[in-house]
Amino acid sequence: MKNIKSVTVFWFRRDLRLHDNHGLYEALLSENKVLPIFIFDKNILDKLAAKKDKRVSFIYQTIQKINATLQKNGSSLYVVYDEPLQAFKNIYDTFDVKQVFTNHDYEPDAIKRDEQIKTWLATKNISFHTFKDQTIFEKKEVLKSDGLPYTVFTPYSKIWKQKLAIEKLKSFPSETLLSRLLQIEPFPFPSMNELGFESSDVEIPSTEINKKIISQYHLSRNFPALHGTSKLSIHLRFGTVSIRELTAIALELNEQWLNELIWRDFFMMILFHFPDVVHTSFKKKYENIAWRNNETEFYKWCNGETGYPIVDAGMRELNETGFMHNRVRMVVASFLTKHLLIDWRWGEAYFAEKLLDYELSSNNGNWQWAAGCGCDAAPYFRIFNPTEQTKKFDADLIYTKKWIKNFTPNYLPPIVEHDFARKRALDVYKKSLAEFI
DNA sequence: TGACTCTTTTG
DNA sequence: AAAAGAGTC
Repeated sequence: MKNIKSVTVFWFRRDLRLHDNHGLYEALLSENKVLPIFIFDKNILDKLAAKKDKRVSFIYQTIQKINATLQKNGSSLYVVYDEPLQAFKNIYDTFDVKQVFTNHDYEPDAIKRDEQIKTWLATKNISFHTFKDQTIFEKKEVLKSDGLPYTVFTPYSKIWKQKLAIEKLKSFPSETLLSRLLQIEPFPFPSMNELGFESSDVEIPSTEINKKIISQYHLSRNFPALHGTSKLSIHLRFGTVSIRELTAIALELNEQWLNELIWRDFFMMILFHFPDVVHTSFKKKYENIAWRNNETEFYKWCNGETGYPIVDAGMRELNETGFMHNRVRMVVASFLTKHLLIDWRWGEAYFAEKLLDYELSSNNGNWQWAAGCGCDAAPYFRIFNPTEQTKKFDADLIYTKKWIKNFTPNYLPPIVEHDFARKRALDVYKKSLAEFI
């Protein structure tokens, strides 16, 4: 039996917050009461390897909190574990859905999914409205004068900043319109078990923005032993913070940190225009690199057993916490692709499995950057020397010793000697690029 | 958002 | 002999 009230559906995806949420704001301004929904997507969840996944737990806890707030406002979050199209068919059978609102997602699979939903909704005369929420500028908003997308960061960022200076930051105070929510008895909330997961303890950094850290960011960001970064990446990933609020703070406090936020827009824009970067190098001639892909060495890298302390410390931090300091991410990525000559896609996949803040466009863009095959990448001959990186950024080994218990300088023999590996990488890259026709 | 190697400068 | 600079990978 259909509920007779006409509703606008708002579909939460990677925007898990009630404040300054563009799509939610627009939904709440629509003529109908708003039914908020969240779909645990079977297609995504069933692919995750581990039954304990801190990201699933984080999402779960976050939407529980959202639901609590919604219930205080007399409403409820409609949560299902299903394939998205099937979920919408069920919602259609239960409610008189007039419109569906949601925020843009730029990943190829998500774009396909949204097209499929939109097409099906259209057959039921239901309109599908989407909004820019997770970026400041998206898609074709920042283009070169010839109408093509930028593929180099610096000129992109320059135009990005000019455009923002003219347009100003917008805000979408969705939190002020919660009275527009559909008033309804609480829906059942699936358990973690029903999703096929066990709940796991997950310690997530606060969404509070530490202004001291942000204002010193350019000075501290490269030292992994310091608390010199915002630790907001997971919140940016799942939309538990607003990019517009962060950008306002960046504009006020720190140009370098603003640039990091622009890198995020940049890589999302790149993924939108060049979706095949998910599987292939941005620079096609790098598809020809003769990777060694030694599995034993790969497992040693994964487990933090390369014998290079800074590399191993980083991988152990990742394995233990689901986080790794960005400076160290660059070091381990360079080590895997250059010293071990292992395909960047292996490293990318490992990060995707382990990082709590895993985000396709940034992870892919930065791995391709490290491997030298991406847009505006480091040239292939820029090979990080782990020992030099340690001297510069962890000179007193505080970070290294934090993650390698009982550390001594010869705790493990190096998996490969640096000079040899460097020369081998230069040789292999040079030959592979020369042989590319 | 590197590092190596060779050369020149400086104390 | 160390530091700084230039060219190269």
